[in-house]
Amino acid sequence: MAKENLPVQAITRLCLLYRVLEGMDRNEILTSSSLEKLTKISACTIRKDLSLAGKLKSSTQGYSAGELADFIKDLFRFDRPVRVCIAGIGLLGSSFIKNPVIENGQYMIVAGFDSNINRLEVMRTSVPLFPACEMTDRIKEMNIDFGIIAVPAQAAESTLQRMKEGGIKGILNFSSAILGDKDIIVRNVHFTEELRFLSAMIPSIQKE
Amino acid sequence: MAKENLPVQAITRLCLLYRVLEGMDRNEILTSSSLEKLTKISACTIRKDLSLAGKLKSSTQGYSAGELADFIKDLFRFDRPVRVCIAGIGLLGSSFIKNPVIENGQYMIVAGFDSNINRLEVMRTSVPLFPACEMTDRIKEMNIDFGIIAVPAQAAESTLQRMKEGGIKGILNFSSAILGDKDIIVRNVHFTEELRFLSAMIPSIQKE
DNA sequence: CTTCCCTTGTGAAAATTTTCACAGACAGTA
DNA sequence: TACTGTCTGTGAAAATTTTCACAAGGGAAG
Repeated sequence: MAKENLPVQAITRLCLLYRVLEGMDRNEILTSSSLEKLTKISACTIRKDLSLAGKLKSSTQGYSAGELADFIKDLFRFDRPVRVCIAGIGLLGSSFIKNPVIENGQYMIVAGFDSNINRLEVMRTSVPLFPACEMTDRIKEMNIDFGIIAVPAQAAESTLQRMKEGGIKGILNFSSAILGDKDIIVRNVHFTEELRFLSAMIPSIQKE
Repeated sequence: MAKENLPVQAITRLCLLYRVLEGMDRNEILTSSSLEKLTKISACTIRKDLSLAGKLKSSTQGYSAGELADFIKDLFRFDRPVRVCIAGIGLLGSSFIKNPVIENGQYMIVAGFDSNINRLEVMRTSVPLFPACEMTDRIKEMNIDFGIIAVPAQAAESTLQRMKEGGIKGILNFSSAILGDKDIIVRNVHFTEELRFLSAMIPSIQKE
């Protein structure tokens, strides 16, 4: 009935649902079945997830897009602005820096770090850049919440440690290292692994 | 015992495991517990996944990195070269085009598509580019296996249809649309949703 | 050869997650 | 008012996935 019982998969699904709802007219009325078509999540699972998340009795005539979006927004505190930093100003890192305002401003990229001092000097950006050795201090001083790791694999673990010491709460890791930590939420994202996954799935559908 | 019984989560884990193994000396000997440290997957689950995947009796003294990698490679046919195309040559699309050889050549980007003809003419690239309307024919003619969708959300569904008609087997969708299809494996990947997921997880760890 | 130690592979148990199925509620109609 | 359609919220059942726990195997040492 409360959020602490929500399985991780349910959280993921609710985030997906929120994305769909955001893109709609707030007044639109949606049933769990129409949401199934939009999200590819079964109507049943949608209702159960909302129930587990503590959704209160609402109309018996479907959900209002706006109300449902607000429910999820409150549940996960999506209204709270989040300050994000990037470690590693390479190809990927700089593509983030070029668009520092994400999701209508909920997420703001407020700092970039790189161990290559030359690179910091050359780049022209609205986001302040610092050498990697200052990471822990700057994170504390600027009150940064999340970190994005876009450094080479061998530097990933030490970057995580620096971020952790600075008090970061969540990390998105795009390096090919596999990171994890008991105190911090870490999400590993790896492009080419998704291609591998597709390859791996192909033979199995031929059977089913 | 055979691959067709492998749950999707097991497939995902084996892909992850493969990535770790690839980065190691082939002669290194690994126990399921040492793999747990590297992958953050429990030793038990690793052994079970391998068992479900049909791993034959091996040494009782751990796994050889090389042999295990070969086992997964054979299982999922990771040796087969895969031809990939990109739809949408924007910021993201062109970053793929710039590095057309992925994973030592297993995946090769062999074509790009965009509906903006000007953009096609301006770009200087080693990968041939075509207008989006030719997509279905070119995919057939060039025998392309996978597609990457990097077009705006409103064009995503029609891009999927064109790819499907061309005979594409797997799609990686980076647009913010949520795609799915009963005949094709589709993987939806969305950066900012990962940030949302981190936000959503933060309050829940405070409880557990 | 025997003993010890460590590791895998796997049935069975436990835990988790999804689906089923229906009571209860409300809008619409007459 | 009463009747009908539809849709939610949720216990209970079903299905799936993970963990447990141990037999079996093999290397090392004496």
